Amino acid sequence: MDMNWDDLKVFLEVARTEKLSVAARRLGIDASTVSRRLHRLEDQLATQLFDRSVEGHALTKHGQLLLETAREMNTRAQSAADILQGKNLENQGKVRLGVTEAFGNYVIAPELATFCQHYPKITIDLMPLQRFVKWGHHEVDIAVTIEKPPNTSLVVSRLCDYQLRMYASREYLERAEPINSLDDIYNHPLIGYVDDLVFSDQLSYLERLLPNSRASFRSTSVITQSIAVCEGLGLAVLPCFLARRHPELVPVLADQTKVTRTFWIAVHPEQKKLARVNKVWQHLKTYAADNEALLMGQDGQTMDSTPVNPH
Amino acid sequence: MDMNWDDLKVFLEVARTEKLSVAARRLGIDASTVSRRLHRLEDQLATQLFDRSVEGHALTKHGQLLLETAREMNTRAQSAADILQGKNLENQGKVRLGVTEAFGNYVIAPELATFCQHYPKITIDLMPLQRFVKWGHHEVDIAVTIEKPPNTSLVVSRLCDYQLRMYASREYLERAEPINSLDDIYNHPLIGYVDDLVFSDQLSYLERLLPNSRASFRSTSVITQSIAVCEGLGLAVLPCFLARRHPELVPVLADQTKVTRTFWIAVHPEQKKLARVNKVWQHLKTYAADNEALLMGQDGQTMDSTPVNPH
DNA sequence: GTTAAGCCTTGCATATATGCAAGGGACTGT
DNA sequence: ACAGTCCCTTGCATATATGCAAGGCTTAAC
Repeated sequence: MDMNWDDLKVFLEVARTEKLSVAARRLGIDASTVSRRLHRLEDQLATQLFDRSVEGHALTKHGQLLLETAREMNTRAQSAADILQGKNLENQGKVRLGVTEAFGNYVIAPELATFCQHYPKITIDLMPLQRFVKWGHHEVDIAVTIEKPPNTSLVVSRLCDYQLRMYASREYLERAEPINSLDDIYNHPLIGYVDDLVFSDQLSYLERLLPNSRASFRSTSVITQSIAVCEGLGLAVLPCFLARRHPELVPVLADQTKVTRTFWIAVHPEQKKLARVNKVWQHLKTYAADNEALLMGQDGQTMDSTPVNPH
Repeated sequence: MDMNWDDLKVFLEVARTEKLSVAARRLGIDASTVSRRLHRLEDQLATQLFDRSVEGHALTKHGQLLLETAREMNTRAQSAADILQGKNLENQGKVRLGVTEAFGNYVIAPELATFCQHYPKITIDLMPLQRFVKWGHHEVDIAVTIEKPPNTSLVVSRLCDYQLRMYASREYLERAEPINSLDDIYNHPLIGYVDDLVFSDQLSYLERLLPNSRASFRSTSVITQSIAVCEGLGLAVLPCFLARRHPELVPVLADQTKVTRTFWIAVHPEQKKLARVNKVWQHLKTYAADNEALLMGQDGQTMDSTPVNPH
């Protein structure tokens, strides 16, 4: 039977100490276990490695030969472990972060500037995605999505909730017919997503707020939609954290057009083992926890990267 | 937690094949086991060794570094195992054989001349002992004793039975009073062991054959006793295989003075692992089995070293 | 679009390793 | 000669590793 390499650690320690019980203490395992593993090693090698006597365990010629081997293996293993530990703990390398367009540009991007100052050796590739993540091809390490990934092989966690409301520009509202109820909105031009190209049901808030309504200006990009609203082309449902960056945008029927959605965060389990990936994951989780008010569109929130409720 | 070196074998094979299931087949273990040990190794090293994808297991930078280490450890381990196996199988070295005086000189010694011709690299130290074996100090590798060793940590086996009878020289019987019964023997001088120096009760056959008898010529050496009998100094109980070498010795009241004893053979378990020690052990067992008639003192047996019943 | 194949992971039962405690052997001190 | 100590081995209960089988994911073939 083949030699168990891990038993060589035991052999090495007994050779060093010449006493099985002392070796056991140094290895932190039971003396009976050391005895068994040593005998098993001798069985596997079909030879005797120690002369056992009341004086202790003295190496045989075979044992001395194996000691050379075990010492070199130990040196190699120790060196590799030290290097790997050092490399892993250096917090360097690339992390590819897939995000939604709005969240990525208006929330994550400003915040990651701060992160990268703390971790200059970590490079973050921010990838706004307007479709489902292709996990099988490792196109991202971490993804922030609006739909909970169904893939149970991923590590998935709820990141935070966020709110959306219907907005219009101040200029538009001054020249258009007044809006006093949801029905009044039917008389105004709407801006929204392209029905056939919507990649998630979670984006279908216009349809749910105003059944049978129809957007006259349509785009796959929420940023494009927000620019159109700013230009006075009509009304659109926008994330509050995005709208706050444009003082010319005002909420329309704020209490009646409020929608809540959830951001999810997902990672491949083996990617999460990497220190740098884990660091980004932790940072995003912490940021979301500290900025819940901002994401929920509560009044008085600043849009800078300073956490409102610092830990 | 410390890296398990034996898991490096698994790592090595997966690195080679780039497919976990193929590595499992080559290693002869279950794919689920390979999966677990690989993940455990990555946990222990707190890093990721493979990029897993549908294409297979590609090494990471960390994995490539560890691969170097694993390869060198494998080379070392393989080389050591080969050398140890070769050394062990060469059947060379010394075997220290402790025996009783008579058995060693008159049975074993002639036979070992044959043995050494077959195994020229094995040196046998024949040590006639007139006392208990000091197993703790490794003074012998194998011992042939008349008393079963009680030490259960030894490998003990019955070697063979042998017979003893009372002998006198032909010359003595011609000039002495005739001996027609056991009671008549009380009128003759007896030769035996030194009571205070007898190291085994198994040697007290004189006392048992002739209660209250007293040896007038006493020695610790059975060879000395046999020489005294040959010189006509009296009668003694001698092993038949020894007495047959002296044609001038004749058994006295052969049927009434017959005594049977047993030879035991013992070895340290770890010594028995050695090829050369095992070889001597096997040879002695085979010899005893083939020469039972000789040892049991049956008529017509030759005293040379040729086995009577060859295999 | 559906089905089959290949690959890896995981639940559960079984096999093996380990720790604990007891026992035996050898040596030392009284 | 006897008792105590140290060391190693071994029986047994417990913890852990492994194999088997099932399930999930991805890709290819039809």
